[in-house]
Amino acid sequence: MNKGIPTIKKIAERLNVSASTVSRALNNHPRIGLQTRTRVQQLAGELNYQPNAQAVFFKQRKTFLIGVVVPSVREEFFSQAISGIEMAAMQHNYTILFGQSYDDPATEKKVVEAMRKQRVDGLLISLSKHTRKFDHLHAIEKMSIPVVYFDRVPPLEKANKVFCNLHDGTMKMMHWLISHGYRRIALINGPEELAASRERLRGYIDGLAKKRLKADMRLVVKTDFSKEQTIEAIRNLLSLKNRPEAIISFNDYVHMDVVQYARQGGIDINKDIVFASYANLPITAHTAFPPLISLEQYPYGQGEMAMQMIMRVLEQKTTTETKRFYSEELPAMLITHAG
Amino acid sequence: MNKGIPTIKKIAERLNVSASTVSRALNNHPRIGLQTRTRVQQLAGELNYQPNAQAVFFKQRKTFLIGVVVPSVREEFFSQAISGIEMAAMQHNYTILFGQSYDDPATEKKVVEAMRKQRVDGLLISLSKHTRKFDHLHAIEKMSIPVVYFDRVPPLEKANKVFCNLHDGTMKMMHWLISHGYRRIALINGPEELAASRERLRGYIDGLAKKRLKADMRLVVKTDFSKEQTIEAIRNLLSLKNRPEAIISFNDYVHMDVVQYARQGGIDINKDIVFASYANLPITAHTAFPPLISLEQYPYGQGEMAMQMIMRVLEQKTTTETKRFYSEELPAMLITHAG
DNA sequence: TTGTAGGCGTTATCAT
DNA sequence: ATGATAACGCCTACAA
Repeated sequence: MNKGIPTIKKIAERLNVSASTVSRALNNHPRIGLQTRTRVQQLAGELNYQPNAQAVFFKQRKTFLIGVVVPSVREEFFSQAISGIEMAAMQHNYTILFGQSYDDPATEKKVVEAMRKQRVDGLLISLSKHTRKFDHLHAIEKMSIPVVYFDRVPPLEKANKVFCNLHDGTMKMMHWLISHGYRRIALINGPEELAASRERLRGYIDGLAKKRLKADMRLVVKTDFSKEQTIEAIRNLLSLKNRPEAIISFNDYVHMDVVQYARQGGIDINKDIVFASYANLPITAHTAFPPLISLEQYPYGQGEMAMQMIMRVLEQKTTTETKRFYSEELPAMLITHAG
Repeated sequence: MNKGIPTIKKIAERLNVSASTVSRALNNHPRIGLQTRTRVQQLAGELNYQPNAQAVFFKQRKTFLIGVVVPSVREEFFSQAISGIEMAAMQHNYTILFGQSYDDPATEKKVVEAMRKQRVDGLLISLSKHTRKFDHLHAIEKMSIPVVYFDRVPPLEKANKVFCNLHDGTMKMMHWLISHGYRRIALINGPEELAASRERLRGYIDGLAKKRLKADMRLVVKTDFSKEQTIEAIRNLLSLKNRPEAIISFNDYVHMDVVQYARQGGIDINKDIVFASYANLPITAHTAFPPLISLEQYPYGQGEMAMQMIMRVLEQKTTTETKRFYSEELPAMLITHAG
């Protein structure tokens, strides 16, 4: 009992031709009679025939699936990135297999394994904030499934990546702050596992150094993005004898928690202390206390680029077998909402 | 050249047993020697073997894929719903095939066709705001692929649905507003295609009627959720000779645009006019002017339930062939942020 | 306990 | 221009 799902065979039967003829007709193969072609295509249309992707896979070794793994779509950055990915994917007739790591390495591994089982043609991933081991990703690459990392990229040389230049971006941020008279600048950084955290710190220190200022490491604190740790971080900063004049948050979500706490402490946001952040998410336009300056991170663009990059990798694979790796670094753009 | 991807055959070869033996060993079939089983499982582990889901499909007629289509993940409502779906899916070993309609019926159709081609085991969908025709959804059901609608459900009797009781919810909202002394209550409603819009309107009118008040239809305006139309709607309301005392927005995103405009017009939010909304999204806690009251819509819960519902449908299908439809209506819960 | 064979839907190859 | 056949990876009834 086949539930009447139309297949090439069924069409062939009804038309008294062979399955291969139907296949050729549907694929607009040159060697097929015009009349047969039309007859087949018409019936296929009537039956609402859709080729079975699983069966096609056997012949073509292609699923037309791209796996996408992000920490959490609830972050506007990633939901925008996904739109960029999806748009580009559609243009290439790819569909998206979706999974979230919830910033947990074990879940990330589980999700990646599922994608491997589904034999995705490629994988786009933004790493969880605590991913240190990459076995799951090596395993998928060993299956000749290419991986492109975006935004949260690994500290690996041999990897395809799309990311923002956060070192230069942070330097620009520091430049702006210092030249506007702020000296005691604090940084609420993220977990050390993230390259993005290390880049921010480098930019912070280099930014100070460029102006011949020395970093006061009491002004550099950390959060794992949980509200608790973020509040602990800002609490520490505000309780310093010598309070910071400016505070840079790791991203807009950290920033929101930070200013909420600061408000409760009676701080006049962007007056008593100025606040800076990363990502420049649209939602900040509606928030109570947007950061005064923010570094654009092009979520849509990164997603689009990642997808295009993997398409390039997939094409290349058919021709040469010597692997080369792509890397795309987006320029730093500072957004100021200052008067 | 098979790129060394491990298959049952390869394992069988290396172990000098037959493919079926390997299959049985991996599936913990009872009729298999303990020693053979361990040998097979160990080698499979070493090779990091993952069964090919496409091949499994042929035998089991199951892809273990669930299609999920939403208007846009950029709305926090849908990104939360997806997390609920994904969590429940993982528990059942399903993976998510993801697509956005961007609130465009043509795109929705295209995405649904792609899912059909991939032979998803089931489809979860929240309709685009302008979907009137359901051919694409009937087509997928004809393939015995069950569909569960959530939140944005169609006006069809014979359909599986998960949704909120917005009629009662709106009545509760009206009750609260009226009993707090507000009489001239405006409603910024959504497109008529959405059942959710019609339910809101019914609740609005019934809510007034219950207090023996008559609806003034000049207070009921519409938006398609674009910023332009929303601003036009609020502009109209504010320019009425007899300005509303309370304004209900279709959802939190409409609300944000509404209060932004109202602020520019010098309105003191929730003082001069009180604002109400639907969804109660977490992000509103960080916004400049959250609604005074909001109706919870359980995004995570709806997603979870939709997934569980489709699991129930899938199980049922194997036993009886008489279709029955499930419907789950979540109770209305009003959230007040009033003192 | 293990092996053999057939089939799922499609397409490439070879034959007609 | 069309048909027959084999093959892809896995599972299972049947055979040994």
